[in-house]
Amino acid sequence: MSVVPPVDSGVDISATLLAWYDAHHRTLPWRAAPGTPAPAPYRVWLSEVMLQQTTVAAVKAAFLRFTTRWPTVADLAAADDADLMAAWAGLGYYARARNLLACARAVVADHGGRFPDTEATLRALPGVGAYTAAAVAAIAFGRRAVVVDGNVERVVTRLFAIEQPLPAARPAIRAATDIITPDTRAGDFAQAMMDLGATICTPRRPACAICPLRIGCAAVRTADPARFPVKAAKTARPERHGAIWWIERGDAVLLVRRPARGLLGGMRALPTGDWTDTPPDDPPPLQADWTALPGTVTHVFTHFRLTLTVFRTVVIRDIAPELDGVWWPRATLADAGLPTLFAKAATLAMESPR
DNA sequence: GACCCGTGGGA
DNA sequence: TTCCCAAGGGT
Repeated sequence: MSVVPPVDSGVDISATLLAWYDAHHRTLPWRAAPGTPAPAPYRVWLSEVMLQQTTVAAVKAAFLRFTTRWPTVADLAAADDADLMAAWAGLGYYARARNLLACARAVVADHGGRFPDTEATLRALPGVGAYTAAAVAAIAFGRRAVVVDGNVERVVTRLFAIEQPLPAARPAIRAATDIITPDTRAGDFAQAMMDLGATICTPRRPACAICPLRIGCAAVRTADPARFPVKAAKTARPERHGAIWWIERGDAVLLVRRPARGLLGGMRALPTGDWTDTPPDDPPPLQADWTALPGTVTHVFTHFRLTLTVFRTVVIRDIAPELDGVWWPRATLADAGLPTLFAKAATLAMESPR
């Protein structure tokens, strides 16, 4: 694939951007200042996985929490599965947490506890895709790698005024990024592109007037730079309904573990039935005097919207073993590591009058 | 390529 | 309220 820079301005894009980065880079817990030694590969990798589809603001606290509790990849590899999943609760995309653990254990078992230092070898690790492999190779190991994330897609489609819609435009975007990626400081260049995308070349109302790359940018010469990247039309989000079962016994509530794969896989949860396109009529998990609580719990996932009714009951008998659950003290439910959906349901259950 | 997979914040 | 968006990866 060949891509021709659209504006022959005589400006060296990477040199201009790196100079801007040296003066205006963001300070972040996982990042080293330009000109200082690179952070440990473990910290670069951990931050990159956390940042997948997740905001910088949300990752900051999680990164500090994880690195305090598990300072090295060996510490993380030795972590208890349930502890790690609970620590990840609230961050979403829980397959990342499962792969995080699998990756740490692979680094210890297959690489002597040291991260491999090439893009191809990194790419073979669980949870490490094209983006993360390139980012770690460039940022942690100083390799030249073509790093393309959502920020880079936006900056590059504007810089080159790429009209082709996503996702079909990805090969062209990658080729264009390759052209402007420098042979040295590729890690700083990648982070500079992300900082530019996060602070100036933003999705809406980009600050073109103060952009260091405006001289070489094709989109800024058009009526509406913000229309890049062009995206394919998306479909409507379907609606689903279901029931949640709140089962009390003494000072405790019954929690179960969700199946390892799939939605909210491997996480602690409240018992729930099927989620279907119409309100279900599921039988409760046990015969009891159930109360349907007033109100509902709504939660929006990537690809559907869920509305749940919470049913509450109190039992005397220990039914936890037969339901494959545990009795968790209600007073410490915040420590159970429940995904947000179940935390919402728990709040409704505990605040509903009896 | 299409689809699945969370969450919180901002416009 | 609704929609969009955020340092993607796996299947």
